[in-house]
Amino acid sequence: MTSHDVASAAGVSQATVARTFSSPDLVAPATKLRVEEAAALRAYIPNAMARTLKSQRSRIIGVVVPSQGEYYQHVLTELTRQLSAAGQQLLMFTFSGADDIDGVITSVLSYQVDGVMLASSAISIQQTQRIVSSEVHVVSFNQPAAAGLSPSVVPDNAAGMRKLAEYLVATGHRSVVFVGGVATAPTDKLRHQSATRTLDEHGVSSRYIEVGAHPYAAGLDAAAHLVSKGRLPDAVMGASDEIALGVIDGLRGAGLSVPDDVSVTGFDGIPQAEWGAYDLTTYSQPVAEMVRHTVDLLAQDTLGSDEVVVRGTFRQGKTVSKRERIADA
Amino acid sequence: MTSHDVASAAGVSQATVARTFSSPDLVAPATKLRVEEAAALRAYIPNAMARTLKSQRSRIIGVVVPSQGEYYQHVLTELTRQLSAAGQQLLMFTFSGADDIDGVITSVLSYQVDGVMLASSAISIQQTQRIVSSEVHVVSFNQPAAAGLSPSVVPDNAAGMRKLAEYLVATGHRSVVFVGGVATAPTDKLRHQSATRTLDEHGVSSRYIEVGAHPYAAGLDAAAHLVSKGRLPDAVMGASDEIALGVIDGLRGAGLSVPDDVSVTGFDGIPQAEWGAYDLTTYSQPVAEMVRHTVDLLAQDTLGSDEVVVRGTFRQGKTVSKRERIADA
DNA sequence: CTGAAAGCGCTAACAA
DNA sequence: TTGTTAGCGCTTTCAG
Repeated sequence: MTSHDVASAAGVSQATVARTFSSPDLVAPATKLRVEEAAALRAYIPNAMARTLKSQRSRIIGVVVPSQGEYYQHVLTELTRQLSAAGQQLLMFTFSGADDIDGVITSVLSYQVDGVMLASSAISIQQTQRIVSSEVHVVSFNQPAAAGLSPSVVPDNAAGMRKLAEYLVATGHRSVVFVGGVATAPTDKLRHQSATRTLDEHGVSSRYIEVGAHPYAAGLDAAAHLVSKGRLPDAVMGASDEIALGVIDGLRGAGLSVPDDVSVTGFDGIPQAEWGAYDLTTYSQPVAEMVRHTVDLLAQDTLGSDEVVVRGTFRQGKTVSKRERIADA
Repeated sequence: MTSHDVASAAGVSQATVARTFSSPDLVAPATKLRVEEAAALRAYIPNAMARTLKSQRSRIIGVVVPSQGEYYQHVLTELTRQLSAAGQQLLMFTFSGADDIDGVITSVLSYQVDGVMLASSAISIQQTQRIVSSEVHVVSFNQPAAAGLSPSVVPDNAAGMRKLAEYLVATGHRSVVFVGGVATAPTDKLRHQSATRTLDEHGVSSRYIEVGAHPYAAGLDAAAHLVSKGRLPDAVMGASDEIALGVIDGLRGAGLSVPDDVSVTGFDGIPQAEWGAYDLTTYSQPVAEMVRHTVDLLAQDTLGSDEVVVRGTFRQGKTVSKRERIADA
């Protein structure tokens, strides 16, 4: 069923049919009605591929995300919602560790996407450059843009971690372990540095440990590691909520109490962090707002390389408790 | 950058460039090499939209899922992985409650998808019929096919729920509340019926309650409802894991112990069910296997309307405990 | 093995 | 306001 078929049925030209669907205002009301009837009767739907080929706009946004982790699933839900409200579709590309990212990028580009949301630090500068060179709009999500090649939308990692660290200091914690995801990831690095610096400033000692790529499992492993070594900190800061939840389950599984024996904080504000079993103290990213900025940026004619930093909110849960000291310093 | 540009650079015809990428075997090795070099130099990537228009195959699978719930996120991750291994892409469409599903279907079809995975019971028979009529392959996932219109891939809901109910009976439970999601959904109905029937057969009383559409919140509400009424059952069966997790958090939040005061079971086997804080007793769907069947069905030339029932596995967690009775009957 | 040519279904000048 | 026309970039006969 093509616009030609509908045209002959309605006794108009193919162009008129096309116009009724793409710019209805240019068609006389009576004609429009006749065309719409003929189209409805035949279940005609304009071919988006042909439209793309001619108009050079696909209304498709490509999304490249790691295949693991709760955080991005949360983001994808919101992104699909907002894109579809803006008449755009989401073409999804995931990859894990060893996957061929160059192949993924080739595939994204072959579909003539109107824009790409990049949500992984595993993508190199060269790879980002490939997309930018092909004149496709790119926005980095939840990570600083590679070498100022593209705009990015990020939470205020440093401010958030500082806030959490200060909270731990204020509640009397004196030794902290920071559990990271992948140290080479800029986001992880930023969060870690901010936490460490803040703790340092207040004379609180901190250590860094890192275990594996799957966040929840990494948290579990980190907890097991801490327990086995015997020297427990009085607080653990997770680089993300999912890591923190793993840490909590690991510690509790070993018979320890969170927060009585060890306090735990997260970062992101995923839905699970609010679940009753955890009620995690964390710093919530305003995902809806971040997605809105992303969608807006992608829709712009010309793209700068600004970094949009979106302020999150401190969430006081029940995974941090006051430490009372007999004598301090 | 088009195949024409590459062609003139390599001194061959446009057709030869096209062949080098779509059917390399038909091109002489030497020519192929020259073309590939010219293409690489110019970062040429074949236009998938043009290919689709001509060949009538987009290599895109449309996926229609509800925007809420952990279960489908889990499925989507697996689906993207398997599709991309098969050289196909996933175009995502979500909707929530009041959204215009007909519009969503129109949109899916406009993109000339090679197939559609339908994963929601909110889609009517007429709507499924629309897709089938347009000769696009449809597979219903995790729900019986609408009126035998399409094949479907489902877990053995009845067998799974029977197993769970029998387990509750065997561990001495005498009063059970089943918490449903949306009673009109075929999947929910099947699960509820199977549970109730099994309990009946063993003389165990059961009630049914249903609260809201968001699964976790529904579970919380159900727990609050039960606690406020004062008459607690000795077990709660959730229609899904996410509902069950909400129930657990609700009960525990009210100061009750799961499983000591009330046992809880789920259904699905989502990752969170295994998290240490819950360790839910449930029936796990073999999602990877179900997705594999779906991808296979979608790839078939002709589609029947078979229902593929995939056997899941009982997962013994720590949310059900033995009930000891002083005297029974 | 390679080239010429037609056309997939649509948009966008341009003419009428 | 509507029709005519020329492609968008590719696949696919059909010749050579």
